[in-house]
Amino acid sequence: MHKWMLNPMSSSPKTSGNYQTNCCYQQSPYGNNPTGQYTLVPPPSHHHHQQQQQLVNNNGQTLSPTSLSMVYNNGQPQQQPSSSSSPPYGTHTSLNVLHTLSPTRYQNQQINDKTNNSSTTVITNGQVPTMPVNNVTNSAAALAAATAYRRNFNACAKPPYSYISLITMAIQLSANRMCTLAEIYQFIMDSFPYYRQNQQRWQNSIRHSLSFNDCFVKVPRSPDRPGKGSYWTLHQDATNMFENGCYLRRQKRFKSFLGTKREISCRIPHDRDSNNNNRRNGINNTLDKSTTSTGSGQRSPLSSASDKSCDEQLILMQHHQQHQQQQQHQRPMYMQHQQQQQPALAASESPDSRNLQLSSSSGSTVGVKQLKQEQCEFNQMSFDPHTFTGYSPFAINTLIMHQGFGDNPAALNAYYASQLPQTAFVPSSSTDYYHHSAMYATQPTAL
DNA sequence: ACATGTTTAGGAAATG
DNA sequence: CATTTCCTAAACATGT
Repeated sequence: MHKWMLNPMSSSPKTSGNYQTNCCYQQSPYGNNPTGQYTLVPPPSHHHHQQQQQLVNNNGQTLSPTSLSMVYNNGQPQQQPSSSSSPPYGTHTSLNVLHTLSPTRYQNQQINDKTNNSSTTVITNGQVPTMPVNNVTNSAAALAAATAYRRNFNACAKPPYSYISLITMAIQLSANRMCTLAEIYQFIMDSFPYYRQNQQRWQNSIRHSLSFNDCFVKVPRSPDRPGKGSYWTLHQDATNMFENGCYLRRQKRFKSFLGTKREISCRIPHDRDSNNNNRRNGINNTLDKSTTSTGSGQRSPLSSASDKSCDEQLILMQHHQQHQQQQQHQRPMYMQHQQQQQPALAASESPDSRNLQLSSSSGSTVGVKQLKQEQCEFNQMSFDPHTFTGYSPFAINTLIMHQGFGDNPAALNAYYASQLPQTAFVPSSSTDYYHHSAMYATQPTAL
């Protein structure tokens, strides 16, 4: 099996910046777009599900349907995936549902035969079927998946993504930013034909990757959602590992600020009290294994962990986030835009504290709903997550759908963290995330 | 039993 | 070149 080679003439998927004409590593059947500055433009929120996101260049020109605009279907009606190839992702109300179409035609005819692909002649006239994508909100991961989708119609080459990238995509494109192991397997196989072979081999690697890397955090199932295995999500600080657009190799290995993988995972299902106890007593904050050694897994024992106080951690995180804020230009354009509109609050004037002031001054004659509305206006929130009936990752409706959150504040926290663009604001609780998100994060969609 | 998760080990490949 | 990151194998533990 030949290994995938990066084409030096083509760049990795990016969400903005100077785009090479072929981001696909293969010739686009539609020809090349002109080089230039491209920006992903989000559609108006009112018709989120109807309008297509488009790629425009710096002259305001909309691009022809090459690989990039393919991500957003380019105005084509959405194709219904065959039920057999539909990944178990999300629900009808969820975003980021990625479907790939079967069958896939491989360059290697032997593989075509082997995979029992009865109709392998779908590719005709250089056309690539449109990839159906519902309401993409994570452009970087979606771009990568879409790019791979197109490429994989013609090739069974090993995708230029590390296992960490693949897992990250699976998580980021899932409805609740959490996946079971089986769902990760399924996503990868649905998206990349290469991984429909030798499953035992790469699946072992996936499990190893999940266990070994700090960026993946296990979220135990709540009692009301029994099933096999835990959920896996991204560490709250690990949402931008591939913002530089390189999915083959991270610039820097992610290392948890908050403690070892085991400690974080152990903390997640616990209730607030045990969390607070940990905070009061100082959490073990050892930096991970493999800071010095090579890939062979020599780990420092837990007993050698060094302690850091909660304040020290906070300062570390603030520095960390300030640093990332300085690098804001690397973020997707639509996130930058929203932040410019409503700059983040300083931590000292968190939404919670202002809510508190308002609540205390409002008296008991005001109804809850009206109080919430006043709070929203006071806080300049774009919508009230408590009463909003449309779709938002932060709307209470959405959260109710995910029953595991109800009795698992840490899981909720992880979910918020994964949804929320980075800001200077340092949330300290899921409530902080909640309000902050409603002000600054994803535009809600009206029903 | 089988799926899921953890850990050790060695080596390949990218990076600077 | 040394170092870091990634890949693969495999033994072993745990969970359903």
